Amino acid sequence: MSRRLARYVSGGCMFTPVTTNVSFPQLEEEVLEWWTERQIVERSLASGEKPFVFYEGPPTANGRPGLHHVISRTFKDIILRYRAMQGYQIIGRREGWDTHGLPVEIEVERKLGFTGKADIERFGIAEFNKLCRESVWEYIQEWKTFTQRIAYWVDEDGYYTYDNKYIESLWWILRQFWDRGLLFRDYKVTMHCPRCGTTLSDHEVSLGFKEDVDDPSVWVKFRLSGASVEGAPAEALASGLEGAFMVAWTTTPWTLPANAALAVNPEAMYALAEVDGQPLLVAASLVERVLGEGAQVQRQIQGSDLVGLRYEPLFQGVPGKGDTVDWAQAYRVIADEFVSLDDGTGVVHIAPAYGDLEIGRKYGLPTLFSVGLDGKVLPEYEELGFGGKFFKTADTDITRNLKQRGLMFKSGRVRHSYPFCWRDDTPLLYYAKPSWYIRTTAYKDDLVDNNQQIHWVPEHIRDGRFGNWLENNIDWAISRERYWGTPLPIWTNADGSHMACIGSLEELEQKVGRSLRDLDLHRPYVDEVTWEDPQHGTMRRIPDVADCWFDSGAMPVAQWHYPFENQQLFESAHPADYICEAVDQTRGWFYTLHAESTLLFNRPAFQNVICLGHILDEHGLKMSKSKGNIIKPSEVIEAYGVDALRWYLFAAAPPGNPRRFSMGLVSESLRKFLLTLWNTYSFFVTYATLDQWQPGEAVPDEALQPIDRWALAALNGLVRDVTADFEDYEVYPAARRIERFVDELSNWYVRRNRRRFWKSETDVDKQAAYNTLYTCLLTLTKLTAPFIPFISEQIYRNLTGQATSGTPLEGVAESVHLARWPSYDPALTDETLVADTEALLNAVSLGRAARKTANLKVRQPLAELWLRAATPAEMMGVRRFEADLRDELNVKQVRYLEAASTIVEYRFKPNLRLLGKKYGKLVPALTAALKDLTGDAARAAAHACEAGEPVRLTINGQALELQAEEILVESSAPEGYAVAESDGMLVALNTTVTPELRLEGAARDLVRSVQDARKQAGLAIADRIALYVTSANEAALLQETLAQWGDYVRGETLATSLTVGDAPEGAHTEQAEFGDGDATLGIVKA
RNA sequence: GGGCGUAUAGCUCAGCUGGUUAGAGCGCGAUCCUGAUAAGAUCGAGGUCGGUGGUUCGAGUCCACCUACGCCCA
Repeated sequence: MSRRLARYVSGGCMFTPVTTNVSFPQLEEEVLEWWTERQIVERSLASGEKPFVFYEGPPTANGRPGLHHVISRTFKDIILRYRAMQGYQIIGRREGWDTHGLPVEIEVERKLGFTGKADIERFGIAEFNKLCRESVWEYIQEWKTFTQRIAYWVDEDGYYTYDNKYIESLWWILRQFWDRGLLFRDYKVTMHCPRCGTTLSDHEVSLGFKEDVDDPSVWVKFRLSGASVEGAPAEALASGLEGAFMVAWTTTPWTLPANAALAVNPEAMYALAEVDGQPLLVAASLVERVLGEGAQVQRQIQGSDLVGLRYEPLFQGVPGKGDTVDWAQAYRVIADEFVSLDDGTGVVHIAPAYGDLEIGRKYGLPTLFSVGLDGKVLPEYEELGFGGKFFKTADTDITRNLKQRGLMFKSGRVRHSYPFCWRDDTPLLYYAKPSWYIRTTAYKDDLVDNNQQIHWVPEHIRDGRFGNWLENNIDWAISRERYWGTPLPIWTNADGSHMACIGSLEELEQKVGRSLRDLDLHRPYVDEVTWEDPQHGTMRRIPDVADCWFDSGAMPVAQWHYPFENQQLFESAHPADYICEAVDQTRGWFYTLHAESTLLFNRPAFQNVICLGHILDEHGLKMSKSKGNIIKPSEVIEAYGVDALRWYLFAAAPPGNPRRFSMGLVSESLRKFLLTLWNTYSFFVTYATLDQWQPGEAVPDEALQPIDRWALAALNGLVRDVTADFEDYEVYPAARRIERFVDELSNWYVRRNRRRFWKSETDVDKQAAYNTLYTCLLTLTKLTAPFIPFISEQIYRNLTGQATSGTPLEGVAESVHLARWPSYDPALTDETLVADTEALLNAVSLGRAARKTANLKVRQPLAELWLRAATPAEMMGVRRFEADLRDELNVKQVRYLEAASTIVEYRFKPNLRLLGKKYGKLVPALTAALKDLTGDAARAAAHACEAGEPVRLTINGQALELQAEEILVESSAPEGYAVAESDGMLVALNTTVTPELRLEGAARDLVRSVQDARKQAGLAIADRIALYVTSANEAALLQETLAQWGDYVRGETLATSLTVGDAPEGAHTEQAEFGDGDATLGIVKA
């Protein structure tokens, strides 16, 4: 509030003065305080009748909140606020924390300087897990502050995945799966570091890739035995191929003892070729490359015909511990599309244990081993001389062994990239480890069907990324050989022949015969719980913990400790009405929620989901610590405030797209939208304060001017459309609509109606304007409340009289967030009025453009304007608001171009949207024929179109009858007029400035200069002045102007006297342009 | 390597089922308007609508292939 205006603000008014110099960050802090003071958040959380279910996707509480958390939390928040305002009781509006998992462990390991699992074991699992549990709390205060500051309204009484109760629910789920045979054990390929003795995560693996690693490159011969699998395609060929060798290429000779099969490409041709009298089999296209030029091709066989051939193993593979191997399945030829002919030999050595597990599983191959988890060759190979050796070292021994036995075709070295452990530089191995799986593939059809019931925003995720993922569903490996996680509730006896899955704490108590109420269900405590089974001996828990994605996917169940507690609550809170996370969760949380819900209840876990794109820096690069391009939320918030950030996130782009982010973009959204809204509000409060205006006094309908009714109709349409957008979870279009409306409210309604607000008498017309603007602003606060909760609250509080009195008006909610969402009133819509105003705005815009081309400023009045509208309806619209048009464009008269007019030429175009399909190939000829219409023919055609009569044309000798609406009529500009044209509307200005018009223009120029001088002199709006004017070079013009327009000048500038002559000493003086010269103005406060 | 998405003005983004002159905001330049406004209006410069081909009377829009980027998976 400026000092000048402050004088006019007296006590007793219901509105608190508003500064246009607002600091939004500071305003937000104040609103936050008020929310706390009045317990608005608690009251909002507790409000509502009908249930609306939300699931909070738990962030890992293992780092600081970043911008991407602002996005997901604001998009969660906006929908929940909208629903709350609609009277819903939001279920599940609570914090949630994903507390388990490798990231937490790694963080703790790093702090302790550990390099592997051995360190953890030495340190003690109990102490280690204690630190993991504590690390979760390290950032939690920061998260709480952050959550509050960005106005993400959730109950702080959240769920933690490490809670015993949470874990017990997980056990219940696993037990359900166990009972239905959905929990099973199988191998899983992992990246294993033999030194750390642990599996590395993908992220860790990618840290340790090395280029240019020197490795063996060997071509190995497998001798065909002459036998084949019974009934296989190769049965007839087999005996004829006895003694021939299949040649396979590998860079990992250490895996050869674990070989289980050879794979060929079914489509490819294979050649039996002789080299030095030995028959060798490779892909026909690779004969020369692999076998050299001397190879003699004997015969060709298609890959698919080789299937089933048996060969003699190079070494005998070792079965996994406890496995029974069907040897009949080993050492045979299989065919699969994956076999490439680009390199190698077209024959691929398959070792399921060391990377080819999927292929092994697909063809029922045994998983055979040659190297243990310690990276050493198994003792079974002791006699061959390489047992106990490190696997990389064994490469040479194995190569030598094969050479000696004549089973090596050739050998060499190769440089390629290979993964190493990022911690200790040990070469990694792919290793098939026994793991626990959930058999999701058994429910693939249900997973797919249930997905069809989900409303995805953006839509393409459903059948695209997520749908494809479900179509290609694989069983879910859920066990992890780690420490800080949900222990799998599976107990087994010593030899693994007997197992039990425990589904509750009570069940475990029964097994062990004592209370376990005080037991921490984590390792190592739960591992100490054992019992004696009379038949099978001591039952001990398997050491694995669950994939932490299993934890979060179970949150619909486990957050309520279902089924042990809250049965009713759970029933009403599943599935969720709404969830929202970023797109990377399609295979993460979206999937685990969906899978667990489908397997347990055969229904989707959520019905609506907004799937957010990622945030990038201003150059389109991912924000990352290493690039140093991270923008911290606090930076943005301190500079522009949360609402500016939120508005940017909602209004800048559809949420599914990845978005570039920069401080400048937030600042733009603040200037463009928030300040426009704020200034409109500020304008209202300024004048309402001066007038001591109060809401509540109704005005009769007749008192409303068309522009008032337009504003109310547009507002009502806005309510309708924004509501519809929210119902579709389409936040972005809703934000754009609001922006457009606020812009029109400020730059049309307020600008056109300023005089109604500042005129001195208080009449029903003024009241109508106040009522209209007040209604618009107050309704806007409700529409914007979910988007920009702070500013909406601030405006709402002042408009409802609380900022001054501390209490709201009667029957009005204390907080906008406790208010009801506005409802759409069909009675208020007036599409014609909205369209007519649209036509007027177009005409105004064209008029300004025309003035610009003629270089005639708006202050210079002009005599006439010609207008042609695109349609009769548009013409009616402009006619309706002709007075506004004259006023805006400062013209004396508006005239309308009719078809009969002879001052313009007409041009015609086909209305392609209507004609295109009808006439097809005739279109080019038709276009040409219409273009050729000139003179009288053109005038006749224009007449016909205007009268709605058909126009006849002959095209290529064919007589056609075109309907009036199928032709677009355009006209040239009248001679000597300044013209602007767009979308079929034309505005032409008569640019002749008569002496009379020039005087009037000069008067208006003078008024404007005086107003400016008043402002410069620091006068208040209502101050009276004595005005002195002189002009050396336009003295005559000044005389004439004042003679004719003196009263007008005095009235507009509040001048009690107007003197041609120098101002007295001490007057405020200004130089101003006047006519073609200048004038000196002098002002003395009267 | 596979899947999904994105590519339109210097920047951020619109462009519905193919159809008349491809738009908005910001930024830049110019002019104008203004006693609510850090604002607004108008004009201008700035576009081979990522590329190539195809379907069509007509393609930013549909199809195929390619390129770049992002995400996910291998």
